[in-house]
Amino acid sequence: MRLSTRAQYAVRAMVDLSLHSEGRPVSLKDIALREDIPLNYLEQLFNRLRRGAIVESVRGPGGGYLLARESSAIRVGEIVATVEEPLTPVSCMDKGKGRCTRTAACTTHNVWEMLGERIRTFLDSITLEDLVIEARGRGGEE
Amino acid sequence: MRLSTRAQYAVRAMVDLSLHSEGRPVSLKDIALREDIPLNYLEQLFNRLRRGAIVESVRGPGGGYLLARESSAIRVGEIVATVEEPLTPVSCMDKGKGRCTRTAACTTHNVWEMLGERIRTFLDSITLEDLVIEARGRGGEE
DNA sequence: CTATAGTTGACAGATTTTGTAAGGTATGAT
DNA sequence: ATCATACCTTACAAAATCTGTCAACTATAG
Ligand code: FES
Ligand code: FES
Repeated sequence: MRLSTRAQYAVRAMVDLSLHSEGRPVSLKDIALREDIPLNYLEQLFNRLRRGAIVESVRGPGGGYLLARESSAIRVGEIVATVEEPLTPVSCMDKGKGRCTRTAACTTHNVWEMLGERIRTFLDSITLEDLVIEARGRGGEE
Repeated sequence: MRLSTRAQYAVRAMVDLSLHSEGRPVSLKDIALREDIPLNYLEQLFNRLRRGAIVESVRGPGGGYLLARESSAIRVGEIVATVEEPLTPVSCMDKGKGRCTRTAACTTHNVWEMLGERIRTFLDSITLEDLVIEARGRGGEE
């Protein structure tokens, strides 16, 4: 039951982006430096985030990434689901897959289904803005 | 955010055990056959479950495993945690580990911490008995 | 036209998960 | 006693996944 570093990186990077963009694009190089994330790896993640319509890119010098929406409209669950495809606990829910075993009616399927719902609901209840506010409150001055 | 098959197997096997034990030990061979789980693998899992005081073993011919407690006193979260060590979304919570990066105060740690709590709370709210009753209700007759 | 910075795909290294193998130990039945 | 059963344990191999690197490309500001 572990989150991939992809997901951890992505959310941290998004918070960093929100904190440092004042309407201007932020380059991945800066984010990579501040958050200590391999640049090339970050590029892959932001590719997914862009395709997921969570960020927008600006190419060329002075370019970088911008939030595609206000931070209050971006949910953590969205970010995670975008970089870490399945937010379901078991693979039988991935679509196009059969039941887990020969057992006619799987005795545990429901539990995992409900668990998945709980996880998604929780992560969707938190917005990027929430994290930014929390981060500002903590490390803003000092 | 996937559950290991270890966890899936373990819970399914525990339900199977509950369903087929009438006070008598159930052999892993039977469970493995019914649930289509590799026997050797299952043995490893039940070793952990025994050490976790969730089942008891009876050796020798006619032996097998018994629940160590009533099924109503065994929670799904327990089973999962026992076979799949960490029920925490990120490794920095494993104890003895530092923070995730150089960022003085990690901007996302709290989210994952709360997520972990939600997961554990949910899985602990469901008992083996719940699953057994559900399974009986569904496939019992028919 | 050059430096910046995003875009993309291929791929390798590391890690983890999943499963197999092979031997051991306890015990009930003959 | 000895034999078959079934738990117990460790070591290891195969497979899958995750993490990260590389190289080459495209767009654009200055
Ligand atoms: S069929 Fe989905 S968990 Fe078994
Ligand atoms: S320190 Fe725990 S998630 Fe960053």
